[in-house]
Amino acid sequence: MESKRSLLVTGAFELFYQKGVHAVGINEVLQYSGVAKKTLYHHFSGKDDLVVATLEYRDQCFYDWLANRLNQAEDGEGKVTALFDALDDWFNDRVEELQPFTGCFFINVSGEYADPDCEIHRQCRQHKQRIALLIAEQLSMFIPDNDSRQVLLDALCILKEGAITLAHVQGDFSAAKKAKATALMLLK
Amino acid sequence: MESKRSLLVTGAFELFYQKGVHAVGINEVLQYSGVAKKTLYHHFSGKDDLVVATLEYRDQCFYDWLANRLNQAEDGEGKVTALFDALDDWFNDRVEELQPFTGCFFINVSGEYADPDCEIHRQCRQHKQRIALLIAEQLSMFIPDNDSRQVLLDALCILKEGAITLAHVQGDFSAAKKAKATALMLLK
DNA sequence: AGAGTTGTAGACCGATCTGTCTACTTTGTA
DNA sequence: TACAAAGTAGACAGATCGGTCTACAACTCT
Repeated sequence: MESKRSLLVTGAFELFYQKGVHAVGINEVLQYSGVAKKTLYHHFSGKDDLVVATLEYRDQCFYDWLANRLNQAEDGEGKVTALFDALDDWFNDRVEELQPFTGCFFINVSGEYADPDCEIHRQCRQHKQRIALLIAEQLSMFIPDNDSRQVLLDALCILKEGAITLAHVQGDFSAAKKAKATALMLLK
Repeated sequence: MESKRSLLVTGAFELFYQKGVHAVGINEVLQYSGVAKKTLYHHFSGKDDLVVATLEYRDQCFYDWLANRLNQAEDGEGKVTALFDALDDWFNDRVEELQPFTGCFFINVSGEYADPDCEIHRQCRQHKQRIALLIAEQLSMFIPDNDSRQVLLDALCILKEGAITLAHVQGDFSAAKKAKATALMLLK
């Protein structure tokens, strides 16, 4: 069953992700989702509340997708290559469950809600933390030492974010491959 | 002499950078800059035109600042450390001529103007290209080979963008130091 | 001295924004 | 079957948006 609420969240996410939050009005979301205005304000207290819901929705989608990809990979170097291969598929629109690539939703939204203490920005930060933790868990199998694992994790996260930016802003869709090559050099 | 036009551009940039382009109205820019509305529309054809001008302004500021920092550095490894030391100063608000750090203006704006073919997004891409070229020139002194220089350049750009994202979205202001450590490992 | 440019303050326009409300319909469940 | 919850369409309100316009002042450069 597709509740009206989830219709709103998925519809709003697609529009927000593709055009930016402030560029999309409530009425456009309603028309796109085929839901009445009263229903929206029944489920959500306002636009910001809807934005929060889209962030949670995307967080879950993205996390599940990446976790699945990483779990399928072999231990060790395989985890690292799986990470950047996944990014490569994302950048080049080979992943159905993610929408057509328009950068990272959380980076984009952070740019629109710059105040680092507001709830929305905090939620973006939380997402990145969750993803970092996911990667850390995958590394723990073959790098038991905490310190050296943290150093590698930091490098992988920086490479990941950098690749996303190159792909989105620069339009360099081979950024994941370049980041992968760099990461593999680091492993030695 | 501080022309009205430059008052508008610098004022608009500060507001756009701090709050996001779509979150700031024309009237707020006027009040902040202390300039009449007629004057704005005398110098610019509309808001988008003003946005373009702020992008050009920031491009010039940022380029000049970074070029200066890199020129002062010694050849070789010194160029790489200078790059990330500069970023570290930027993230931690030790650079007056750049405004209080709120991420990269061009990444933020790209999120709001997602269409990669529109003029504004194209301008963001151009800025990143200019910065990449600047770094490439600095590397050419001690890495004459084109191919291996390109590989290092790609890695440095990815690390740079990744560090910016970690600093802004995650609030990790030591991101530049981590990126620097990673870059130095790559040099060997 | 006179003309043209650049500026000011702010009224005004139509459009669009978020959010409220009325009046009515569908639907699930006790 | 009856009632409450969840839905519909859309008018409406108040604010703000980008942008135009009038009326007038200050400035430079013939």
